[in-house]
Parts: sequence; C-alpha cells; structure tokens
Amino acid sequence: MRQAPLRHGTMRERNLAVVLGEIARRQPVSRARLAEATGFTKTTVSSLVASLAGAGLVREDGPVRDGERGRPATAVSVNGDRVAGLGLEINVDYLAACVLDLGRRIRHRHIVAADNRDRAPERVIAALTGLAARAISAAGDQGLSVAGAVVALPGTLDQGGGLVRSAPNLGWDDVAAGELLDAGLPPLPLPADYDNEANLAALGELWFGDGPALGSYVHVSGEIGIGAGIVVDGRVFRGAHGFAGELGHVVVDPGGPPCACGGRGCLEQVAGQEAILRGAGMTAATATSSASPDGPLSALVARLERGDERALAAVRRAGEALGQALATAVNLLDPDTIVLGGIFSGLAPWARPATEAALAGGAGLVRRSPPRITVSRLGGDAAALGAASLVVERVLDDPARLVIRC
Amino acid sequence: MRQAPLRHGTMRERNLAVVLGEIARRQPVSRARLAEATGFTKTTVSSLVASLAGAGLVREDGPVRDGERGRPATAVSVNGDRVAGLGLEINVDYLAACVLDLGRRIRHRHIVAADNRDRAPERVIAALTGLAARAISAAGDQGLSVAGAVVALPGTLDQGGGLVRSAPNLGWDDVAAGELLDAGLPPLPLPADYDNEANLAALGELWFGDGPALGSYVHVSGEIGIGAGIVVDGRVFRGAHGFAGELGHVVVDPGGPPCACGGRGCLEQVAGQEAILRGAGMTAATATSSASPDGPLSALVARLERGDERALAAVRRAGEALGQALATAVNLLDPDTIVLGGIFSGLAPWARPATEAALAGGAGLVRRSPPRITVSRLGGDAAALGAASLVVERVLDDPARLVIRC
DNA sequence: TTAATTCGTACGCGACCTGGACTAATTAAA
DNA sequence: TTTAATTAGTCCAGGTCGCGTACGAATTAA
Repeated sequence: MRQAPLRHGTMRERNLAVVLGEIARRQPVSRARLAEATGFTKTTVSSLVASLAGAGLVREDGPVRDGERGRPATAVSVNGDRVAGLGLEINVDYLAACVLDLGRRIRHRHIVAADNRDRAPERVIAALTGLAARAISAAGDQGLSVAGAVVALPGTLDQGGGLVRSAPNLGWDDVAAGELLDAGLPPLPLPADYDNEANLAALGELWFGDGPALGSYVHVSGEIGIGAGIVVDGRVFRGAHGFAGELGHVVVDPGGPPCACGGRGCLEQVAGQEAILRGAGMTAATATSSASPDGPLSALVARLERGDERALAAVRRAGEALGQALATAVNLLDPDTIVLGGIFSGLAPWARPATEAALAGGAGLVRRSPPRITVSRLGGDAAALGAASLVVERVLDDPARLVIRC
Repeated sequence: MRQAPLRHGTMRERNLAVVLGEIARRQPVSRARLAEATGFTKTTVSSLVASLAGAGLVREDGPVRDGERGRPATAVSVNGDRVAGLGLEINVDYLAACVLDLGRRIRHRHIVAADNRDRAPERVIAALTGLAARAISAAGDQGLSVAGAVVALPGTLDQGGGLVRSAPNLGWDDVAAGELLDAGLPPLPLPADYDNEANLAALGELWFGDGPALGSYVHVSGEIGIGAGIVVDGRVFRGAHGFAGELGHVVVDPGGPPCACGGRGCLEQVAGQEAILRGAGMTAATATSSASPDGPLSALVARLERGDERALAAVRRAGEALGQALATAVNLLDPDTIVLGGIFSGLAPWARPATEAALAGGAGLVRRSPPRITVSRLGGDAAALGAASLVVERVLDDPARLVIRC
C-alpha cells in the first residue's frame, strides 16, 4: 500500500485525531490522564486540546474534585453542543433523516413514508433534500452546525460514491444520485458521501447496538432483498468495487428457483421477504389487505405469535437457508459475530434456532466454535443512523479539517 | 481504528518508507524525480536517501546522461546486493526454502521431498531449520545478509503467529511451531513470522505472477485440501482470527457426502484432490503405483491428455463445483480477479471452462461482469516465494528498523 | 564563450514535540 | 494553622526534521 508523505502539518493533524479519539473513549478525562494514555507530554496534550477546544469539538467541564490529593484536574470531554452529522436514507418505502451530535446523541430524527418504487429519481431526491434542509435547521435551532452528510441508498454504488449502478427495488439504473444531491444540499464543511444501505446499517449497529464489542462482524440487513454489511476492525469491507457482501445471492439450493441474477436457489429466493410470505401462504394482496399498519411483516409476525404452522415452517425454512449462507460467509470472512438486522431482527424469535443449527453444522472444522449471533435492536432507519454516525466518526477521525475552518 | 501518536521519529520512519517505496517503483530514478513524485523538497529527499544508502538498502548508480540538457542526474536504485529475505515452507510432502534479495530476485531456492504426514513436529522443524541455515549461508556467500524469515504452514494458525491450531494433513494439533522455529533459527534483525500457506501462496502470486495488476483477488490454492488466499489492496485479508478464506468448506451440494468439518457437500469433498482421483477411477494405490514421479496428479494429467473420459468428467465436475463456490466468494468478497493455483493450475486446461460457466451463472446480477480468471504460473513452492516476498515487502514498508541497526 | 537548464547541497527558518522547571490547587500530617 | 506531599497544568529552552531559498556543479544550446 502506497503511504503518504508525512510533514509537520500532517503530524499535527494525526495527533489531534489521536487526542480527540482518546477523549471520546474516556469521556471526562484530564489532560494529565491523556498524556499518560497517549504518551505525549503534558505540554503537547495541552496544545492539542486547546486547538480542539478552539474548534468547538472539545469542552472543559471545570475542575473535578476526585478525593485524591493534589491539584484537582479539569475534565475535558467531547463537546456535543456544537458540531453534528447528518444521515440521510432513501429506501423503497420511506425516506429518513437523522442528526447526531458529536456525542452520538440523536438530536433530530424524521422518517417519512413514501412509495419510491419507480418514482423519478429527481423527485425522490428533491423530497430528501427537503428533509435534509429541515434537519439542518432543526440542528441549528439547537446550536449545532452540521459538519457533513452521508446518504444511504438501497442499491449498488460506484466505488467513488455518487453513481447508483443499479437499485432494482427502486427501479434505478445508472442514476447520478451524488450530483443531484450535491446540487440540492446546502454546502457543508465536509463533502457529502454515499454508500450502500446495508453497509451503513452495519455501521449503525457498531455505534448503537452492541458497539465495538462486536469486533468484526457480518450484519444481515434484509428488507425486500437480502444484503450484508461486513465490518472488520470498525471499517466496512467493500471489496474491489464496493459490491462485497451480496449475501442475497449466495446459492443455498443449487436446484432451486431461478433468480433475477441468473443463478438458481439464491438465498433471496428462499429467505427474502416475498419468499417467506409466499411460503406462509400470504400473497402480497393478503398481506397488504390486512390491517397491519407496518406493512406485510407485522401481519406475518401476528400469525407467528398465533402459532400458525405454515408461517412457522416458512420462517424456519428461511432461517435455515440463512444459516447455510452464513456458514459460507463465516468460512470466507471469519467474523466474530453475526448480527441479524432488517426483517430478520423481527423474525429472530422464530428463525434463529434454525439459523444457529445450520450455522453450527456448516462452519465447524476450522473455527472451533461458530460466531456469536446477535439480534439488532435498531429500527428501520438503522442505515440513516449509521450514515450520521459515519459523519461523526469522520470528524473524530480527522478533526483537522474542522479545526482549520472554525 | 485507534491511531498511533506521531512524533518526529515516526515521521522520519514513514518518510524513509515513502522514498524507498518510490525508488522501488521507479527503479533507476534521480533525487529530483523523487522530490517531484513525493512532494518532498530536494533537500529532504537527499537526506532520506542518504540514510537509506547508509543502511545498504539503496545504491547510487552513477551519473546518467539522458540527452536532456542540464546537469545529469545520479540514478538511485534499490540495492539488491546487501539485504535479503528468507521464505520457508512446510508442506505435506516437501520442505522448501527460498532467499530473495531486495530486488525480489531469487538468490537461492531449495525444495526437499519429505513425507511429513504424522512425523513429529520437532523432527519436521529440525529439518526445516537445517534448510534455513543452509539458505542463510548461501545468502552470505553472495554478500547478502538475511533481514528476516517468514514460514508458511499448511494449517490454521493462531492470529498472533506461532501456534498451529490444526493442520489436519500433517496431523498436527496445537503445535507451538513458532517457539520451536524461533529456537532453531539464528537471530535475525526482524522477528520471524508465520502464516498460512494459502495466504502466502496468494502473496507469491502478487509478486511473481501478474503482479499488482491483479488488484484485489482470490487465489485458490488446493493441494489435498482447498484453501484460498484473499488479497485486497496488496494485503492479505485474514478475518477476525486469521481463518478467512476457507473456500474448501463452502457447501456446493447440500445433500452431498459428509465432510470432516461437520457439513455436507463441502467443496473439498467434491473438488479436492482425493475426490477428483476417486471420480477418475484412480484409487490412491493406482495413483502412487503409477510411475509418475510428481505424485498422483501427473498420472491424472496423463490420462486427461490421453482423453480419458472418466478423468475428464471428474475434472469437469470439480471445476464446476469450484465455480459454484467461487461465485459465492465473488458475491461476498467482490474481487477483481480469481487466480487458480495449487492443483487447479495444472488442471486448468480441462477444468476452467466448467469453472467459468458456473461462475458466470452464479454471480451475475450485482457485478455486471464476473471477475477475470487467471492461472498461476508458480510452482509448488509458491508459498515459500510468497513468504520470502513478505520479508522483502516488510523491509521496503518499514526500512527504519534496518536503518537503525546497520 | 555565454546563456539556459537541471541536479544536488548548504544554511537558515519554522513547525512541533520533548523535558525540566515552575506555579497552582488540593489533601495529609504535624 | 502551618507545612509537606502530591497532582495538574503552563512556560520556556532545546532538539528534530521538513521547507525554502540560494548557490555551486555539470551539462546542452546558441
């Protein structure tokens, strides 16, 4: 890997990030403690903290009387009241926006139901930029300035960002979503960025679920299709072109039904939302005609709770197929943990035993124990949360860009 | 990811690596050109080059008269005559050692046939350290000093390095190979390191095959078992515990024969060397009794060349199964290229069409085109080459460790 | 021979971390 | 209440290292 030349300025930038990261990790912490933790001298820490405080990223909490003898320390912590990140999400049946302050507290959260299937990209994006504008002004009302935005899209993106190669569920092909959004969003200190919904939902899990304790993990995020976000050491694994993690097209039944991707028996054909509903004897019509406000899925859950045998069998079958696919993923990716998100978090009580059994059967030899399985507690806008988190993480990872400005 | 504090010394270390890397990339190159390429001033480049030259890593080639007007440049290039890397390999039926100079030229290469199945680890390692000692003295005879060693082992290793969790084909379980080797190898400037044979063979491909043009790739390295080395941006992807890339246990036939890993229809059971031989009607006895010196595989190849229908069908079936498994790997890992190594490089003429067909059928939707397929041209000691390359790469990546010493 | 051009080095400057001395604020002991 | 001990944070001199400009060296073109 080609390394970048280092000069004094870069050194300072990195060290700002080091200290800010340590502050975030230890929250109220004295300069002296920071000096110990980082190995810098107290002088250096003071200078770095002063720069960070000047940018409003860090705040002095006043002296702390901790009972120890000696001069009391002045605690330093991340300033959650000045800088924020904006997360946006376009999905098949809703739009979402979410503002997170630097302490990763949710300051604004707005989900709008909207049927975006086959709607013109321009109109969808216009609606989203409207949401974004409201979010930014809501942030401003709380004294927060939005440092940047990340947008979650339900499709495969071009590596660089803005170009949506194909979002089958939206009916989009080669849509320059990045350009449209850049034009519609107000200018922000950090450039806007775009990523796959599955990847960002996975990151959401990192910051709002079990956190860094997850280690390396695969986050399954199925809605209509089935995707997976692969996170290794806190970073999303994207592969060479950003298409990694297409769990939905892992073959679990070589003789199974044909899939739009050209294969047969892809996981999506067996464990996708439509397949489950079909298996449970619920046509799309049955499902939508039911009085459930949250879509066809809650109707299914209702049947499961009632003990409907057909529904239970369909979900068990889906769980088993998911476990088979995950066994493959475990053999290839070796994660610590599997996180069940998307529809599978809601179906976990019924699907999980089958998933675990299939997983244990298929990934045994090499690793002595299969990975832990966790169920996501995040709601539908996990990707928007993850997107906003990513902005926050970027600021914490490279605060220099804001230090110069502010 | 936690970043390390940066001080002046670290800055210098990195910049040494930057300049050395640029020199390696542009081979005979003037200080002025280096200054342009890196963005450093000429002064800084001169200083860094002087340090590198002092350690014997870099050499002045004398003035170059290039026809341009102005003072002629003095070309600087990597000094291949002072520092070398040692690669070692333990495999089921041979031991190998290989010395590479900093220019990645092979200076010594030695393969010894040895049946290491169920031989005591101590004896195998004693034989290997003997090979290593001979390699180091051969290097010394050429004026080279060996900077470090990397050892390739055919099994799953503990993340940290030395501990072999399980090497089923050797019959090893929880063998502290690292400690045994550290005791037997002479002390070298860089600490010895250990890695899976599949990972190192994949790296060998990077430096001796099609090179960095491969981008991100999956290198299939089947001998008895089937493994894969995953390389992304020039680095091996190891997963959370170093067990990533277990392609051999991807399920390609859910109802297929049981595997030692607990699953059914693992790729290894369908496309492993034994399965192919069995499918071709060659018992282990037939194969070994045949007069082929290079093991059962060349007997198989002989039959294939003769047009033996049973052999052809078995290899086609294996190729197809491999393609199915690779389709899954492509969906999850999104590589640029697939490299067929191990037994599959020899069988490629017969297996490849089936592999390509299965791959194209199973990984279509998301990526518009399946990845390129390449056949490795490296021999059996690919892993030893990769291991030695890794030492060289470490020196080039962080020359500071040698600059201080020498 | 002179001008133009390019290469590499010398020397002073500035950025930034280091280290020890110093001041500040508190607790424990006298 | 005073004094010693302890801990926090700042100040200032010092060192490392990259930057920039100037300059000498070596060559080609005029």
